[in-house]
Amino acid sequence: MKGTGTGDLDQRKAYILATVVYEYIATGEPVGSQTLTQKYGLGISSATVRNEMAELEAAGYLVQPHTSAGRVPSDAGYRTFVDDLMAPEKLLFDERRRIRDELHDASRELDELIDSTSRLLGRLSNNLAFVTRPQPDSHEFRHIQLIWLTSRTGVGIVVTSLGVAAQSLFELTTDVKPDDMTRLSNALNVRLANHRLADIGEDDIAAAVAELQLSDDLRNAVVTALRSARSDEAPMVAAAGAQNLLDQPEFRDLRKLRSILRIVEEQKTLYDLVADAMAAEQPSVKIGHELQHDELVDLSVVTVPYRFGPHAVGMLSILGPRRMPYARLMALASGTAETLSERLSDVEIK
Amino acid sequence: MKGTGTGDLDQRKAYILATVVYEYIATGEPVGSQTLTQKYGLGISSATVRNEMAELEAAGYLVQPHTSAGRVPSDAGYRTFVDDLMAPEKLLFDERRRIRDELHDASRELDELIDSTSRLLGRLSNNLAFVTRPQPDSHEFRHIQLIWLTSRTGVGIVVTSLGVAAQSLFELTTDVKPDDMTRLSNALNVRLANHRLADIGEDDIAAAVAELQLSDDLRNAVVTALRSARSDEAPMVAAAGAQNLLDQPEFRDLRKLRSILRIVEEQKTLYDLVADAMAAEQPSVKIGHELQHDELVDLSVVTVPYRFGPHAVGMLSILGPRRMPYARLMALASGTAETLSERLSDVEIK
DNA sequence: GGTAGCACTCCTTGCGCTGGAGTGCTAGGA
DNA sequence: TCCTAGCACTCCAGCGCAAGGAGTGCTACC
Repeated sequence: MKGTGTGDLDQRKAYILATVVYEYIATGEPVGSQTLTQKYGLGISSATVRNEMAELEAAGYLVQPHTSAGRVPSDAGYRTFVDDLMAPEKLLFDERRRIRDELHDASRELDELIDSTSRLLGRLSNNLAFVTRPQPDSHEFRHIQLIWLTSRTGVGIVVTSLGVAAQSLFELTTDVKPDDMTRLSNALNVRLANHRLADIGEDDIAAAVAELQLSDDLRNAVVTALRSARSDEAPMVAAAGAQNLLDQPEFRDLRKLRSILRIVEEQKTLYDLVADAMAAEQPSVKIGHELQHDELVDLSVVTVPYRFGPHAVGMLSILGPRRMPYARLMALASGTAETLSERLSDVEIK
Repeated sequence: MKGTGTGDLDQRKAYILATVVYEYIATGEPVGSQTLTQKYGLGISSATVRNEMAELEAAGYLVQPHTSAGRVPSDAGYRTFVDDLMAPEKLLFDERRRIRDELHDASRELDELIDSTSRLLGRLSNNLAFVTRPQPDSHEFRHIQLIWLTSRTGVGIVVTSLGVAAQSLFELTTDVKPDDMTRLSNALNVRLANHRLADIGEDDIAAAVAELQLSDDLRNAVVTALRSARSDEAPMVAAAGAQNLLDQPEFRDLRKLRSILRIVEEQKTLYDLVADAMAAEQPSVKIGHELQHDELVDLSVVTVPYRFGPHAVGMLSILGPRRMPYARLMALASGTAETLSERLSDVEIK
């Protein structure tokens, strides 16, 4: 995409488009030719601007809500603005430090840390922020422990590189001694050391169980524990700041808000919005229709990956009105993602 | 409270009040004297009803939005209605079965089960539902396991009567052998068996550590594990269905909605709304000002406890417009609470 | 004590008007 | 050829006003 947008725009048109988007983002009012010449020193008359704007509209970058109104950017207009026209922003030193401080005060427990991050970003961005949780699939195996409760029940605990991923209660049909569980746990710990969770096969487990001559029951317990560690049932996404959206004029229509609240509760849809950015491990901006969701046509999402070691393990996103300060929000998301990534190293179990 | 409300109301006034509340809940429009005589066979003229309504207003049960409008119940009117006038409802057999089915399909893991319950109740009630999580303080100790990761790090797992309450990573300043952790775990398991978490003192732990001649480091690890088990950092409340509130005409004013969304995100405030009902272990209805929250004056909350064994361990609540179908929502909440209580026995670790 | 009748109040809705912001077009100038 | 000044036109937002209607309180009567 990058760079393709301005091909058919001369410098003046590009500047006018950028100014219209900028002004519209700032005020929320359709931008007229006079505003443009008066507020920004263009050195040309409003009539000229009008001609240019008419052409920009014909080319699909601007839209007129009604005949006697100013112009408003179209999806394409925003897209060009984001890709080619806007100046990237940087966070102030103070802001950067505040993010750092807040996240360093947050819990070292992964889930809590993600929750805090989403709340922080919601507050800073004044929009709806959401953060996908690292999928345990990509974590490394560290330790498994079968805990004996009674001769026929126990709990399986799996510790991964990012903390305790799951616990699962199991019931057996034959009696088992505490020692059996310990021996099996030890054997598995050796055998599975440093595997990625996704790479652990059932045959690894079966082999360990067979070697120690233990029951299939126990094997199933281990398989279940590992499976539940991989497909953690916890919500996939932490979201915060929905109430910020209420300030935006685009929500005078309550139905829009309703669908958004529903989407936030239905974690899946929220996750899907950023799934491809996640796959690409790249920052991404999606504007209006690009979200492929009828209910979200006048919203946009800014997404930035955060890393654990060399890999992107999750995304940090801001959902807000299409008329959002893109550069600012990208800076915020990036800064927060960076700090979160650092923090994850602290969380890591080595 | 019960029974005090109708002292100063003769039967006819009581019936008129009940009808006004009923009709207002159904339609959302202020109720006039004609509506009352026409829709409900009162056997008296509208003029008489007007006189009665004027007296009910003077007595504080009704309110007139403006001179030429019908009447609307005041907080006191709703209170009397709820305490003395309304007919309790029961769930249909089918509804009861549906609740049972849905909760039986839900996860056996405590947090998940509470989440599912709040979503179910939100959906059924068409309002905002929230469910407080059992506070681990009241759970019984079942098992502790210190898991050796390296000679100076480990994870402490505490299993309680309602599942795995917490895990906490610890770091030691002196080297420890896996066997030390096992021996300490075993000693603690014997010593703490069946204690309530709240009853476990640091001296119990110190004694076990001393007996085995282990380091203070390890003692601290255990203390931390138990403390984090008790004050679980997980959100206190699961909430669902906020979007349902948007349908209510009382939310044409967006500021109200804003504060509610904020309150839902700030779990604490939500919890405080039902804290006293929780302490009393009794169902409760709070109407308007009774919520002691300026932003919630035209809302009400219906709350019902759910049990684990003999004790109420949490509350199941519905937050909606003051103009809510109280009897219906109480029936829904009670039915759901009952089923949830049953399910908790399944979750229990014996 | 209950009721019919009536004047009165006040909200809601719809309508037309006006002011203003912004446009597109045309004609003239650099 | 490109830019600009001028102008007629469009359309929305806001306002005031009138009509309609629901509901009341009061009075007089049964």
